[in-house]
Amino acid sequence: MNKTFNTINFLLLEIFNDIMKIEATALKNGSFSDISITEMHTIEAIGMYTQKAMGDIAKKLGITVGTLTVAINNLVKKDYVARNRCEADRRVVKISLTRKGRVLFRLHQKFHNDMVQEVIDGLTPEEENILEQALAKLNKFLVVQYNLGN
Amino acid sequence: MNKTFNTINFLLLEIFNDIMKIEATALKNGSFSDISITEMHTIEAIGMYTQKAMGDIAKKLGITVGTLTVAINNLVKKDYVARNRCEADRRVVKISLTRKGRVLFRLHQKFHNDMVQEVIDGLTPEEENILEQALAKLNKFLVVQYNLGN
DNA sequence: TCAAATGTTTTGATTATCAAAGTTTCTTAA
DNA sequence: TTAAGAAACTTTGATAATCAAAACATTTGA
Repeated sequence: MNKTFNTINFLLLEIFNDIMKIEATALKNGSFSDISITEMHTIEAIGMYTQKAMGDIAKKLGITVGTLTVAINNLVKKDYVARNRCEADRRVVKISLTRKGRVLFRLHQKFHNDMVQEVIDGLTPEEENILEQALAKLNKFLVVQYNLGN
Repeated sequence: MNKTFNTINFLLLEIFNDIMKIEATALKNGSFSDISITEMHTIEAIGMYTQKAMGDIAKKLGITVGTLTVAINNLVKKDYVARNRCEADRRVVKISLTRKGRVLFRLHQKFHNDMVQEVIDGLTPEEENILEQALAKLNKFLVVQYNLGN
């Protein structure tokens, strides 16, 4: 149980809590104050360019389709998201972002980008690479160990 | 906007979501299935050894004291947490973990430790160091940028 | 002593969530 | 070709987490 171990453990926890708080306040005080952090995650899962089926989004978010239906109802009402029946298979509902939804998506993406940029600034390209490798390993481990695949 | 940048951005997000899911399932399937992830965070904020005032815990968690009161009511009912009036200042309520609460606290701590240990095991000492540096930087950035100090 | 400040609880409303039941559409097997 | 079952989604009813505002209890300071 060495020092690095404890530090990494501690940092992960701190960062976790930080980001949660920041995202929540950023949204509450910004120009999109009608959007909760959960709704932001839904918008993130829908993505900019593709139309996605309800089931796919729910799986990605790790919630039931029923829960998602309610969430999408509200996002449609607030004009962030559009619902369209799929013509090829009419059971399927295709979800996409509206213009307003895409504006919000980009804004939130910028928040993420600024954060990452700040981390990377000051790393040498080599270190940058190593960080990427380390994170990839961490992610892979989590996915394999805990069956999170797709 | 280079490739490494995007990958790191993506990985951070994935890891974030992974850990959320893992914690939720770990609790649901473990021997403490009457505890939600939110309740676990509350127990974490109370901590093993000290008695804490409601206001302090609420601040640490970033929720209102009213919300916390409700949460503590339930945790007391389930015998994870004890409430005690402070004798020195009788407005203050001192919160602490019960024996059962401390068992859960340690169990959850072990879960965290195991996770981090697994991750570190797969890294070279060099990678380990870089990861630590990067996380420290990220944490510092968040705290400074968003006034999260205590 | 009493008004303001502090710490907490209560209340009423909203949002996120699930499980289970229901609807519509597609697929398959007799 | 059609009836049964499967798949994709929505609706419903229940519970948990949250907030803001009001209420309550205690302490502090003028």
